[in-house]
Amino acid sequence: MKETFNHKEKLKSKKEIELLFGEGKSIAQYPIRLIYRKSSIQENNGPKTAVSVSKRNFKKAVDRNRIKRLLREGYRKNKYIVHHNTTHQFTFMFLYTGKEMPEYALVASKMKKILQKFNTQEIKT
RNA sequence: AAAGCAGAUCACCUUAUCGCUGUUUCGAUAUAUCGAGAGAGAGGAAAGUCCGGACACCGCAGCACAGUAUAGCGGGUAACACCCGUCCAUCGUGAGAUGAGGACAAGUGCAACAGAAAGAAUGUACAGGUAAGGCUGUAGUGAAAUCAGGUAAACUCUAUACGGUGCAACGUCAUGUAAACCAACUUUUGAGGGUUGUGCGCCUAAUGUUGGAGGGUAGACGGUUUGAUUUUGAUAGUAAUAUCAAAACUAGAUAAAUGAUAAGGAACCAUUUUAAUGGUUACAGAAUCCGGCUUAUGAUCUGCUUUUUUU
Repeated sequence: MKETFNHKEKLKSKKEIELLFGEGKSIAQYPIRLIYRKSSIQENNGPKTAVSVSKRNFKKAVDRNRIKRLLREGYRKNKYIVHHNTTHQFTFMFLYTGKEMPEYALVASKMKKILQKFNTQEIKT
């Protein structure tokens, strides 16, 4: 499959995000935390995804931008792990909970682990 | 060579692979998407939000007061607290830097130490003088002792400018209906209510009927990037800048694009075997748009000053 990450796969609706924070489940794999939820909307486009970095841990906009880009890149490269699961529409939110500027290699490996963890949990239930 | 002063320029580069956001061309179709190609995609400060505008809406912003800001002189500008020129003052050996540079001949306030006395009155020594007396001169204290004294980062006065709120402004469309909103008519009252800091002034309310259409859902689109624009040249001017001509189109996101990986090169630093190895490549990320200011920050270049050495 293609390693794209265009606007269809991005989570943009404010309503959906509020629901996600309200009733979503979470998987932690320091320094990344995934919050996910079964969406009410059915589009068959794979999970809708957003990323976020706390302003408290990173004051500079440059740093936050960089981490968000790394998270997006990590997801883009590894999304094949979860993308085949089309029985439900999911919404994802990746949070960066660390306090240090990460390397891409670390983000990529943790992203892989977290997605595999998600797979095993959701396939069981 | 060292130390310093002023100004200008750049903001690591190239290639490949995989991606992101607009634009545009072609082809498909379910008319909104998909596929392919082309081309574009952060800054000098995008930052702080401190000034000044454009633009939009509001009770059409009128007058008075209050309030705020500015302050040699002349010029520039859409405008400014900005910029240019110039005088003066202060600092520096100097290149230069700084400006809290309007008025104390309107009024009020304030003035350490010293001094009899600091704006209110008088007093010591010596000399002169008178009917008498600090009446006059000198000495003495101090930056200043009656001199149109000093002080306005003291009130104040003078001149000039300023209505308020900010693109989450505001407009259109879709969905859709309860109070509230708008228009017309009706009845009652001239009190009450509303109004940007205050007053004058200005606006009008309540009931019922009919018609229109709001709020909310941060829905979609517009506003939104062609502009006090950029580059080059000419002319005017000491300069800031202005005028004219030619060419160019140069980000437009919205939980927010501008990225990741690899290879090679460049600069700097450290180590040492002088050729490699390792590390580093600042400050920092557009959000309606411009002109400034302030702050953060890596280099490179140019001109100038002082000192020392050599000739």
